[in-house]
Order: sequence, then structure tokens, then C-alpha cells
Amino acid sequence: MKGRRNDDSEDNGFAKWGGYMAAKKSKLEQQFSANPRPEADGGGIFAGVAIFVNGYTRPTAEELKQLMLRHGGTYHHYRSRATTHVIAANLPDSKVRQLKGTDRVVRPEWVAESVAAGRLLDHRDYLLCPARPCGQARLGFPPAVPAPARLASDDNFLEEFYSNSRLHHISTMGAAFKQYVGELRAAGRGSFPGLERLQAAGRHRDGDDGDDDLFGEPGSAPGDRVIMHVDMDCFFVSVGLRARPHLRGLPVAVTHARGEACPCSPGRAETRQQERECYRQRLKERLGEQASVPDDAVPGGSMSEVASCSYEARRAGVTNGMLLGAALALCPALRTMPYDFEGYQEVARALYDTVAEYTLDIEAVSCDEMFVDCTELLRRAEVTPLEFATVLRREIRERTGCTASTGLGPSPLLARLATRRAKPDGQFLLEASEAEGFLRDVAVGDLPGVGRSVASRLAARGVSTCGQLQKLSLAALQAQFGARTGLALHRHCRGVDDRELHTSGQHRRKSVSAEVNYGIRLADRGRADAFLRRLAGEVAGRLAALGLAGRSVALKLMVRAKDAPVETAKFLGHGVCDNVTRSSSLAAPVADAEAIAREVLGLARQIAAPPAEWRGVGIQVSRLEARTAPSHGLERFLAAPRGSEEPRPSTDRVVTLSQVDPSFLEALPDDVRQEVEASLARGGRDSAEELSTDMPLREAETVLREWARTQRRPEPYDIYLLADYAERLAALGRADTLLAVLRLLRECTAHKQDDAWREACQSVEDCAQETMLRVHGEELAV
DNA sequence: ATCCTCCCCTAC
DNA sequence: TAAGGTAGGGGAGGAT
Repeated sequence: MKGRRNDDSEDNGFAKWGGYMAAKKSKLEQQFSANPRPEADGGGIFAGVAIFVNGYTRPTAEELKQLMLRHGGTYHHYRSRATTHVIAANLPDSKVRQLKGTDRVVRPEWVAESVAAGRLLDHRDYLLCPARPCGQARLGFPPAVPAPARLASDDNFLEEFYSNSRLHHISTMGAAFKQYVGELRAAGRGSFPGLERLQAAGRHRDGDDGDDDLFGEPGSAPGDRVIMHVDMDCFFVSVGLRARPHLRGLPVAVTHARGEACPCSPGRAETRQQERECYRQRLKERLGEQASVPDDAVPGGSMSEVASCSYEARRAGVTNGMLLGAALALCPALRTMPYDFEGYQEVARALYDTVAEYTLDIEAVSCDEMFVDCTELLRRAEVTPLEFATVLRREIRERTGCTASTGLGPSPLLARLATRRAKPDGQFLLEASEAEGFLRDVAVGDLPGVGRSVASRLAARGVSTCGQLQKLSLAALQAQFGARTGLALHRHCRGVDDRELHTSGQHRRKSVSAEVNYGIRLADRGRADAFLRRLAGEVAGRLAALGLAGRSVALKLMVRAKDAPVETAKFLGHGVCDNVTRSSSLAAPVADAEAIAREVLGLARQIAAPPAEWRGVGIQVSRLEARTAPSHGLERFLAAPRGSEEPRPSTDRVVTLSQVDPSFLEALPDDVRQEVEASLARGGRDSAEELSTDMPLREAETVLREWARTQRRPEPYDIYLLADYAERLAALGRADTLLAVLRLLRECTAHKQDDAWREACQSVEDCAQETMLRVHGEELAV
């Protein structure tokens, strides 16, 4: 995932201005640096790390010293204040206690495996003495104070929450790869090296035996589709195992917690029981039956969720989504691994790039899953579906270090069902003629669109397999589930699916939202309003990145249910809640944080739930439209002498695609890259109007006008937009315009110098400087 | 009929 | 401790 605002939102998006600018600067350095990586040999991963080795270790102290020195770290012969980590293999208890801060006493594997992984792994994963989650209070000592937890009312809450939320990452990575496929298609790559390799291999083989019959079914009609479903095996675990070969073959799970028993919340088990009972009552009211609620928690066990678990763990009964405490009860040998969101991004990118060497008829489902229409590719390569699957899976394994499974069939539905049979690390072809027999024993829950709710309603009618489902009439299904859902069930359980792959990027977004249902503990109205404002800022940032505005704003609150315990069993969780949504439709589309916040504050007042009872907050903007172009673009404004609207001929030089270093394009955030590629494809002749139709540009114009005209202190948001604008100009190679922006910035606003102002100038200057060097090969004379 | 609002459900 | 997001499909029921 590119470090884009909507992924790594800072606070309300902008409060951490210094941090944002620092990050932006280092990103620019990376993007434009002539030498992309200062240490090509993989060094530098220990920059800032200083180790002291205590006692005997393997690797030995001397070897560790060499590793540190070779990879940018420091080795201390004596432990000093500057020592960041103590390396030890095992220490007597007395020694451990003597070493203050056992949170920095790390097993030697940390060093070796970081080197193997090519980056600094989280040392917390290698602690010699993993911290007791809760301090061991002893009689006579003051009670241990738990580490301060970040609440929604804290300044950096949003940033921290989003950076740790697996669901947020799953969602944004999915969107990013859908866009990536769209970009690849838009770029219209003409060559498919993978396909060419296949063709070459085929020609070679033909010469050997002259056997031409490689199409599989000789009688298959030429119009028949071959759809392949590609899905990485337990993705998060597979990525983590690359750097932890010693865990291969063991039951492993990716979780936040590490699973030590937590004796600090003795009331948790009872709380959980209360929550279960409360939940059961509500289910009873809704469904009119005595629904049973499974006991998913273990007294004293971790409430952290298993994001992904290995097949060894699954054999012991562990499933994704299970609470870690319960998973450990089923599988005491279960080993946990921390998240590695950057790693997921990298591997996913390699996965997509691998498939894209064969075809761009790809529908991205998520970061680790896609449909591929292989019809054309198989015809051109003259290989059978399973031959291609074998080649592709081997290549994915070689390029990512992770395994994928593939299912093949005449439709997305059958391809997907085939994958279930193929997993793990396998492939399976499901022919149309076999579909009916195959489906008979497929669980209804395996059909798309059949989740917990539909499955349990079907189970109430004694239906758990597709074979049983086939016996229900269309009318009966539609009566219970509605017209569309009923029809889909009726068709899918028979293997009928004529859905087209959704491969191109002509998809129109319908809503943009941000939601937090964790850590929401807002003591009073003031804090609630402040949080709503921050969340509104987050949504505004996402809208800005997409160039969209919307005419409907909705607020969703999760409110503690009447009988639910005030403190949840899961730490800072939402517990059992009522969901409430209110929306307001607007005459004019909104996109800025203030306007969204205004609506949302009004809606919150309408809902009238006491903020102290809120357990979740979400803001959604819908009925979207592209932001309208301004009357005149920023470039024209800048190009004109100040005080005049007369356009001045631009001296910007035109850049063409061949002049652009591909690695530079690659380093750009997705949306900027798309814009640049589109622009370059048009011959690099963006008119001011075209450029200005992009909303951030229009807002940047407003920023500069406002700064020039008023005494108002620049808002961080304004500066953010300006920096964004500068980056776009840099991407387009418009050094002259950047200079104009810089000049204007200095002339018009020098009287309000402060840190933000200086950083804004610096950012624009950096962009200009780099652009001059890159495009014109000249130093910038400032 | 068709639209709108407020949900619920599903998928990753 | 723990990080329970996000977009889209669709249904119920009321307004037009």
C-alpha cells in the first residue's frame, strides 16, 4: 500500500503536520533520489540499533557484532545508556531482574532473522521475557497501573488505530489493488512476457512430439470461458513465515496479542457471560426464538482475534476470526506472529505483477485474491488450464515465497468453489459437466452471498448442503429471502452463474466512509464533538484524494445496549450495541471537513444518545459526484502576473512517457501515478483547465489566494493540500510552475512565518529542486 | 412503479 | 489488554 492519506491518516488527517511533512520529505527523497537505495547490499536495517550481547549466544557475540556492523547497527562491548537492545539467549531470573527494562532483552534470533528478512523485525516478537500483560501486583505494593491506553479522545487515536487495524488494511489494500489493475489496463501494456515464455515452451514441445492437442477438451466450444480463481493460502501467516522458517509446519496464527494468560481482569469472564446473555435476549426478540449464542471466550484468555492461521492450526480446530484465548484452548502449541502490513503489501504487489505478465483480464477481489479470465491466454499459449495453473503457481511461489491455490472453471462461481477443493497449495479444475455432482455436497455457506445469517436461516429449514438447497423451489426461496437473493440462491446451488468478470476500471464509487468501533469512550459532548470533527476530517481527506464530493452525509453510532455491561469484556471493544443511522441529504455536494462536521454534529444531536454510551462512530458520504472545475485553474492564476488575470505563456517543458523513469512512476501514490500516466499518455499536454479539474488543485488555488489576501493563519489542511499540489506538479515535471508557486508563497505570505509556513516552502522547494534535476538536468537557482 | 431512508448482510 | 473497516447489494416499508 502506498503511504497515501487515506491509509495512514494522521489524527484528523492533518494535526500532526510536522510528522506529515517529515514523512513527505523522506518520501520525496526516496522518489527522486538518483540512487534509489543507498545500501544495495541490504544493509542499513539496523540503523539506530545498538546491541550489547550478554552471555553465550548462537550466533556468537562476534558474529552478531559482524551482522550489526554490516547492516548499519552498532555493537557495544559494555552495556551503556546508548544501548538499545540487550541480546541474550537465556538468563537466570536474578540477572533478568537486574537488567532494567526487560522489554529490550531480545533473543539472538532477532538479529539473524532480521537480516534474513532484509528488514528490522519487531523485537517484541523475540523478547526473552515476554512482558506479563498486567503487572504482577503484590501485597504491600501500590497496585500496578496499566499502560495508558489510547482512547478516541486522544490526539493520535485515529492514526494509531488505523495503523493497527487489520480490517482497515484489508479494506484499503483491496481498493488499492482494484485500482492497480485498472491502471495496468489503462496503461495498455502491449507485451506479456509470461505468455511469451509459455508460447516459446509450447513451440519447443511441438517440435519434439508434434502433438497439437493441448487444449484439453477437444470438443469444447470456442466460446467457453475458462475462469481462474487465485487465492493465497492463509495469506498473513504465509507472509510472516517467510522470515520465520523455524515456524513452518507448526500451528501458527497472526494476532495482536501474544497469548499470555492475563490475570489482571478477573471480572472478564463474568462480563463476557453478561454480554452473551444480553446478546441472546436481543436475538430472541428479533428472531422470536431461543437462539443460542456460542461461548467464544475462555476465562482469562486473550480476546485478541486470530486474523489468519496456518493449516496445521486449522487441523486443531482453530479458525480465522476466533479469539486467541479460545484458539489456545484448542491448540496449546499455537505460536503467534505479529502483523506485517508492509510485507502483505509487498507480496500482494508481486502476486499481481506475476499474473499481469500473462494477461490483464483480471478482477481483483482483494490484496490476495483475484479472478483471471484465461480464455484468450490459454488459446494463445496453447496450454491446458491446469498446465497454466502449475506454471503460474510455481512462479508465484518463487517470486513471493508464499503459496497460492487456484481453482478453474467455466464461471467465477465454479472457479471459486474449485479453489476450496484445491487448498492449500493446490489446483483444481471443475468442468461444467461435473458441476452438478460436485455441488451436491458443497456446504451452502460456501456459496457467495451466504454468510452467517442466510446459512442459519437455511439450517432452520434443515438445509446445509447445496444438494438440499436444490430441492427448495424458487418461489419458496424468494418468499423467504426476497426476489434477488432468492434467485441467486436458486441459481448458485445449481452451479449456474453467468456473471462477467469486472476487469476494467470503469467502476464508479458510490460512497466514502470512515468508521471506528474500537476505543470509543467519549466522556462528554465536547469530546464527542471533537472526535466527530476529526473523523469528518478523515472522510474529507479521503474524498479529496478521490476528487469527489457528496450530497448525502450519514452518521452511524453504535450505542451500548440497555443491559450490556458498561465495560466490555474485550478491552476497549464495543460490546453489545444498538446501531443507529441518520442521514441528511444536501442541496449542494460537500467535501470539506467543516461542512461534513457541521452535518454530522447536527445528526448526532438528532440521535440524542449520550456520548458516554457511544461505542462506535462512523461517517459516510454518498450520492457522490466529481468535484466541479473552478472558473479558472491555479496554473492560469499563477502564470498571470499578480493582480492581473492575463494569461502568460507557460515555459514549462513537455515531458513524454519515455523520459520518465519507471521506478519513479512506481514510487508515486496510486492516484497521483494514475493521473501522471493519463497525462503522459495524452502526450503530456495538460491544459490548465484539465489540470485544474482535479479538486486538490482547486483547493490549492484557494489556499494561495486566501493566504495572499488575508491575515488568517494557514490551517494545516491548507498546507497539506498545497504540498499535495506541489507533488503533483513535480510528478508532471512542471518545474516552472513549481517555481511560481514557491515565489508566490514567499512573496505573499512571508509576513506569517512559522514552522508550518517554513515547512510548506521547504516542501515546494524540494519538489522544484528535484524536478529541475530530474527533468532538465539542471540545478535550481533559487 | 419508483424513490428514499434505515437498516441488515456479506466479503475481504 | 487491543486495535470490531469499508463498500456494495439488497430488503422492508413509507412517501411520492
